[in-house]
Amino acid sequence: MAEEFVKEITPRAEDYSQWYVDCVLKAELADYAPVRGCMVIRPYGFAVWEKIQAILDRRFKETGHENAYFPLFIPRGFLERESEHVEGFAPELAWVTRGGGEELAEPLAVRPTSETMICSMYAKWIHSYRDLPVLINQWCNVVRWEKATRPFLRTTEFLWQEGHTAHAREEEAREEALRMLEIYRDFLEEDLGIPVIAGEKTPSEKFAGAAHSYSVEALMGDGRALQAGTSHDLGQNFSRPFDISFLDRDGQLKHVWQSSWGVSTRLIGALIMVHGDDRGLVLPPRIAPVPAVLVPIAPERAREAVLGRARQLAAALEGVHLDDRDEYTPGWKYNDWEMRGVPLRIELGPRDLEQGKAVLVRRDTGEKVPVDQEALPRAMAQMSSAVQAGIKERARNFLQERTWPVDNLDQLRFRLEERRGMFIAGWCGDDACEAAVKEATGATARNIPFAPAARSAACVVCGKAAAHTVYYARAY
RNA sequence: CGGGUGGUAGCGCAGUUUGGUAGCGCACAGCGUUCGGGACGCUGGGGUCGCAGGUUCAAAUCCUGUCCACCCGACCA
Repeated sequence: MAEEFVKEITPRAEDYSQWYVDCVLKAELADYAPVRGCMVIRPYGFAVWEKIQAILDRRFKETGHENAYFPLFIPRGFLERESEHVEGFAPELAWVTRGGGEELAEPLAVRPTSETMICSMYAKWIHSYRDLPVLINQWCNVVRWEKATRPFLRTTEFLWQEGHTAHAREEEAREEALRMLEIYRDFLEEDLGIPVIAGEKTPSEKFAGAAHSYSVEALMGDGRALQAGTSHDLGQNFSRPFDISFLDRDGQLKHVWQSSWGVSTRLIGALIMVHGDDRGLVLPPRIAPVPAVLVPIAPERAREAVLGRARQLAAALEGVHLDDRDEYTPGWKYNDWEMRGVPLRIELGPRDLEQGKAVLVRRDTGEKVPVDQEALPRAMAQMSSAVQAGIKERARNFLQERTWPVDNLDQLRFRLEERRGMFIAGWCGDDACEAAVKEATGATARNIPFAPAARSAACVVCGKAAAHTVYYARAY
């Protein structure tokens, strides 16, 4: 795929950010809205989100969760109850102060996340250990008044899911947080083909109000890290101020233990940056809204024969979109669908017709294979699996190639100046050393991996014995 | 939120220095020829020059303000 066919998209090497924006706009995933920092998710982009939703929603339900919906507006008082939470979110809240033409007695925040609203309801609903656990998920939009926005990666309003659970025991909440992180990890790797590093956030990077935060971190094509999903063990940090208590078996009144976890439309940004190439998107077959496109090559002499057979095939084959637009040439269509990341393409022309064949083409490698028309279902299934596995493998290799252990700050700095990527380093556990890395290199602690690829003996900053191994990276 | 760049037709741009009836390529529409990696010809439609003020006989062009986007930094899914 070295040749340059698409002129619509800026090559990655020339300007990675522009390439990303070109992909978003030209593939018609999203467009800028007339409101600062907001985007419109267009049908093709929303179809990707619906695929993501469908898979995750099923997995949430398989693990006992139910969907519900809570209000968009959050009374000011709610947010103020958990001091760390309000401090963390205060700078990015949008407030409603008027309604129905009158000043509101109490301003309402547009939810940046729903912990407080949901907790207020849990306090009403939970009375006994028999009411537990409560396992609820919500698909919704949230608003955070971000200073710098980019389509999908960081927008003022975005779509996500937020799971909120309440448990009788501390370990249960912790286990839940880890269980859901594992679902995210598996989903990212197997369905999106995005390898991630699962681990725990450092205290300074954890969610405002959490006892422990966990994350899955992915590496984008430009070597910058992206937090792809988070899961929090909230401890009793919310159940105490919101007084969510239950009478336990032993007759004692206790506060529940909670978790919350979420992924957002940011995942679409990750898909673009992990798999995309200079021709545009490369979508994993499992979430591609259009799994395959059939492009007929229909010169005048064979027009009806080709189109007729193309219609038959498209109708018989599952997930095949027939592009029989008369106004575009086959070459134009190839480029168009490649830009949109469609995993497989079937070309059908007069020559194929004579031989009872079709040409099957892979989006990720460009490989073209002539296939007997009768054998298409099997060949497509095979090639589809090959694409799914191929892009995952490629992404995994990229992550490995771009991960380096470092022993000291200078090494980290020099390496990072050369090339962006993930850096494995020791950490003594002191906030000051973590801050020093950021100060000196711009890289932040992504997480403390559950399964580090390498171990470090000494803190990368102070040289004292390392209590943890940390992944550092410049992040989105 | 700081520093930088930019906003002229759907997209990409020229025109702004030196004020004087808004242009090019692609896209779009009609007709014809075409179809194995972004086809071609002819004809045609489309712009209150981001927005609001100001200067001037006259503003895309000069002045002030403002909005938006992009890039680089500080904060976040």
